[in-house]
Amino acid sequence: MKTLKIPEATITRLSVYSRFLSQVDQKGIVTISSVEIADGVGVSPAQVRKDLAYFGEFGTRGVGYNVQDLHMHILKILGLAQDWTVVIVGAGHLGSALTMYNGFRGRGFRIVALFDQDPAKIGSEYNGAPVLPMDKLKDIVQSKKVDIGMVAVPAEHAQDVADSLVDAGVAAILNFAPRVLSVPNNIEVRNVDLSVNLEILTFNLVFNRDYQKA
Amino acid sequence: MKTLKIPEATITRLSVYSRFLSQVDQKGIVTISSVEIADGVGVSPAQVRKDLAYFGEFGTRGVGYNVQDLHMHILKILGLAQDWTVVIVGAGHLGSALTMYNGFRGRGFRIVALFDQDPAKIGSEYNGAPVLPMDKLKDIVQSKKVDIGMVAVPAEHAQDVADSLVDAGVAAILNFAPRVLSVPNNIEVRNVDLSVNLEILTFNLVFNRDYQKA
DNA sequence: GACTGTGAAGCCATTCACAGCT
DNA sequence: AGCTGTGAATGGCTTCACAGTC
Repeated sequence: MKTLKIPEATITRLSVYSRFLSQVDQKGIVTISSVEIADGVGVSPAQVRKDLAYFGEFGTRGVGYNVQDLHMHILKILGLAQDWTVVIVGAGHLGSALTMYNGFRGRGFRIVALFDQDPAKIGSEYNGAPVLPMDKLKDIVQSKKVDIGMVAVPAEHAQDVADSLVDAGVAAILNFAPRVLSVPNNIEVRNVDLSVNLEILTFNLVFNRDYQKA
Repeated sequence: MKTLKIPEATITRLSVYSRFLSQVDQKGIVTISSVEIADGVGVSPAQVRKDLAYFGEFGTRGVGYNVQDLHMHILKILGLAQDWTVVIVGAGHLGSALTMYNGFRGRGFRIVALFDQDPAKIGSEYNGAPVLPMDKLKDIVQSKKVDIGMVAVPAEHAQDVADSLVDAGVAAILNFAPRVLSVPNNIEVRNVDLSVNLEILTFNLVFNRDYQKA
């Protein structure tokens, strides 16, 4: 069995391609070329072809790609042929906003519950998902076969929450807290760091500005 | 004047180092080595030294780095020696969560207003920031010298909002909508794509799972 | 003629390994 | 002896350019 290592950047782009293709599909367009995809998402055509080539031959030479067919293949590659079950720890502003966010449900992510240690929040419900106490976490993860936990608590509690999620049995964690988590290496972790992105912007702003005068 | 191109990954890490250093500083630790920083944030010591070396010599051979001194230098590099003025377009769940998020204010980002087209939302206030109608956007950006606009509207309105922000005069955009924005190339744009990160997780989950059985 | 799929080349980032300070 | 700063080596991703197919 031959195995190429897939660059993570390729996966990021596949996710972007897939959203672009769903737009294109909604317009009723049947066929698309690598150049058109590239223009639509701001990468090079060679990049598009190379990314797809890691996973097979989805196009027809001289013609291009069938939009629906390619879209379906990419969704499958990304693991979106199935639904995923998610819990969110932290029912504050961010946790509730994530629960209400439509971008997740539309792509097969089902948020089954939120968890919080604040008694005042427990018992309420967002978008059909109940807010439960932390001691129910393991029960729910096990009984609902939860795959993914999102960490939406302040930085100082993030590691404890991650430990609880690992103990409860999730396979992956999406961390919104601005702290590096340590977890066993069979657990997938990704960080969505809101400040980091802002700070890359500010770096670029001051950096360019300095060069204006150099 | 000699100019190296700085990898974007370096900037990302600097932002992470800086948060780690502020934790370390709070513990009263005065000196730190590249190995300790590396352990704390999960990168290699050589990487830490290389990242810092792009900007100068901040350490002392045989000793390490002075925590406060290094932290201050990194903040300066990231452009965080000054405050930045921000507006958020979209006063829905995400927009309001971003406004309440403490991680921004703590690092010098001041959110001065939100904008929304929904009359029902206009007039309310989050964390001291008023929700205003879109036709006030340009006024506020000009009068408050707003540097950065955040896009927190549904994907289908994201491009229009970006156009308005550019027209109003912001220098940079942080886009939370799952759509590729096109803007003049003197405007800095970064995307925080919540679904992309989830989908990298699911890809890794199915990918590894497939290999378990191969 | 048009467009994909892909080896090869080029480029960029990370790691190595050690010289240089303290 | 300990740790930084850095040229050189490595590894990985992107772009090039063209053979292959429709």
